[in-house]
Amino acid sequence: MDSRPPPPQPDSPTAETVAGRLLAWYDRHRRRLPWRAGPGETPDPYRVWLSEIMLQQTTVATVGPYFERFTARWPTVAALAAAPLDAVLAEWAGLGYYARARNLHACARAVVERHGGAFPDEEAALLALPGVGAYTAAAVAAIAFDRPASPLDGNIERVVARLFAVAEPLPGAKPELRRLAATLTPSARPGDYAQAAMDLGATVCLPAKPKCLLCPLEADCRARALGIAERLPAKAPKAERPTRRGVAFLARRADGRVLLRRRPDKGLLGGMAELPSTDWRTESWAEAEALGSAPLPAAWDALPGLVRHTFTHFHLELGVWRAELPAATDSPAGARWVPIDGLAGEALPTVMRKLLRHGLA
DNA sequence: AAAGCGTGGGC
DNA sequence: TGCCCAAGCTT
Repeated sequence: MDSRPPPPQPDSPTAETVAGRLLAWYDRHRRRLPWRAGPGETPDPYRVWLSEIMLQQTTVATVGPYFERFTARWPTVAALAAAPLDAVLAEWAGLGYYARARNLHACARAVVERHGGAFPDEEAALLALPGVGAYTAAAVAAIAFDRPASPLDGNIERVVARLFAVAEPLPGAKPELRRLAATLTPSARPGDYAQAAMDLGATVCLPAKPKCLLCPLEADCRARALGIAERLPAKAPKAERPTRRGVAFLARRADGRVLLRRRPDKGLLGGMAELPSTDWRTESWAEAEALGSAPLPAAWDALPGLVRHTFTHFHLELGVWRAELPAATDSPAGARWVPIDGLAGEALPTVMRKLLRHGLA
């Protein structure tokens, strides 16, 4: 038993001190982001919601151009609701997690149908919308409507875990972090407070190398006092990623078109365009076996090299087989011939663009 | 309730 | 290079 007195530690942070320091910091360091209202401006709930959906598991830098294109093309939720789903998917292509785009479209239509085109200002009503979970409902309520909601995203999880030195690993610690985060949320300026907490996590309370010397909460932070800030929050170990393999078929017609299909609406890359391919499985494919998955009979030519791509839960290695077909070739059921110079406007996810680049080079 | 679901950048 | 990470949601 160690009888030495424990090192000095800050008292448990209080809502008043933390919120006050964070808001004062935010007033000096507020970032100008395309979806963020300036000081004194009224936020547009549509833009707040759109940005929050895009920012799910996605960096600010990646979202920027997508947000600009979406709001230029669809300036209001009613405009987005009136768009065909495939146009939304094509505009979303490359951003990933495509269920977000399908839910985005469904949500826009729900806001028009259930709420007359105006986003609800209550967390519970927001939570009932497609693609809106606990985080997004709280974030929109706070940021768009200045309601005293307490969003908990990865940034705030990290800030709170360090502030209170919560050692339990995620995701198990989440209920406790949510409880602690709620105790900090002020009744004054809750929207600015939420953005301040997220900005702090994004720019100061960084995962690997927190800039504690720049942090307005350094004096309140128990993990800092204990010298363990860099190691919090703890996380459960991740499952390993298996490798799956397949063969993709690039059918090129003499009139400069290639054959694309639409993927099923649910599951991986749901609703997006694809090159026809074999299944993606652990075992590699013998040539004769892969040929059975070709979309049409042709003189298929195996191109050198492989296209590699990594998804959230598996690595993928695809061979590319190419065939040249006469301009009069009909498209097989469920597929269509798309002009090569029109591919930019298609709902092609990144892995499919890699295949096309490989096969058309 | 654990697993499925994308992508690009940083180290 | 391989792993980690990013303003999570759905089933």
